[in-house]
Amino acid sequence: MKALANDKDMILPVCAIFRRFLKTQGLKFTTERALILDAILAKEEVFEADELLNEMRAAEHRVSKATIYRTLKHLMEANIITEVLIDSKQAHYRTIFGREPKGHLVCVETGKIVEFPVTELSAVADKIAKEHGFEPVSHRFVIYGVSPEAQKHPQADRG
Amino acid sequence: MKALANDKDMILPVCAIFRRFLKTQGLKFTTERALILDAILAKEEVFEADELLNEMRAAEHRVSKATIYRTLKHLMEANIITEVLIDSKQAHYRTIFGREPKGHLVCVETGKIVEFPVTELSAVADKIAKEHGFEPVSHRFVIYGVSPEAQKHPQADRG
DNA sequence: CTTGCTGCAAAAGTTTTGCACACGT
DNA sequence: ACGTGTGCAAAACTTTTGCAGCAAG
Repeated sequence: MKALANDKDMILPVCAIFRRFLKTQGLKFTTERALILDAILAKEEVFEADELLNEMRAAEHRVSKATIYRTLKHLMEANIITEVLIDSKQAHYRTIFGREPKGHLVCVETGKIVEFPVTELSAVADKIAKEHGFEPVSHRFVIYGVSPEAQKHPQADRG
Repeated sequence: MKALANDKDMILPVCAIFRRFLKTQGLKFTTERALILDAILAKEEVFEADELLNEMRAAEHRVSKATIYRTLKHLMEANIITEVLIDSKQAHYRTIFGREPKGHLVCVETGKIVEFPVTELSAVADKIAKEHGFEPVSHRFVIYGVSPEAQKHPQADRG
């Protein structure tokens, strides 16, 4: 089997998509926006704005917090990323362009997040929306539980 | 059919549950906590801390912001309410004691929130958790879409 | 009485915004 | 050149916390 399609190949098409989106909005494709997009595409999992900022600083790609937040907004409008609501403290994001929709299984002890496919659930979600007269747009499924690791290493720290 | 069981009947048992919970934790059942619990039980739908504060002030039940947040925490620990993640700006809560679990259908245009039963989805969620070795605890289903009202009255305000 | 609780205001945390200068088109 | 974007720091916003007086058990 040919294994030519790796993650790197994804970067060009998404850049083009974002660039086109920006153009339609009369916006510019700047160095900073390209750097942020690259950083995001390198992430396999859910990420936070803060995390992105730190990683980019570590990589000597100095981009301000403000620019990160502003770019995340544009990327959401371009349907390249989406918000994932894990907790009420801070927004989490996830790339959706070129990736399958996923649900998230969150360990209530360790905070570990595991993705799972939502094919069957998506169909149910669309059905439910339509039953209520809603035109379905998107959905989020988050399941909370105790991960195998946490079950093995009980903390016993319950007050 | 006898229609004696209205929402008011729910208040006493929940108070008792909360009181008992507080006692087990060495905490006190104060006037403020009782007022907050009453205000919450009067709500049929999802609510926010801020909303609760305003409503209680309007009803001349002066309770501080701090006390509301502190009490919401206790009510969550007592499994009387739960957090519902609708957006990343602010926490939403919902009473779970004595009520069926629900999913939430959110209109992306108007913000309107409609609840729907999650019986079938809950079973799927538990199955998924177990498939990943997780002990299921809870789950949240949020579906975003365009409500019938918003479809009838298009805003046409897309940039 | 002892211990925890309340309200206030300040702190903490994330996200947004105003402004002067810099860059993409 | 024009108009938009950037970084900075301050603002805005929700939620948390420290403290002095107060109330529940």
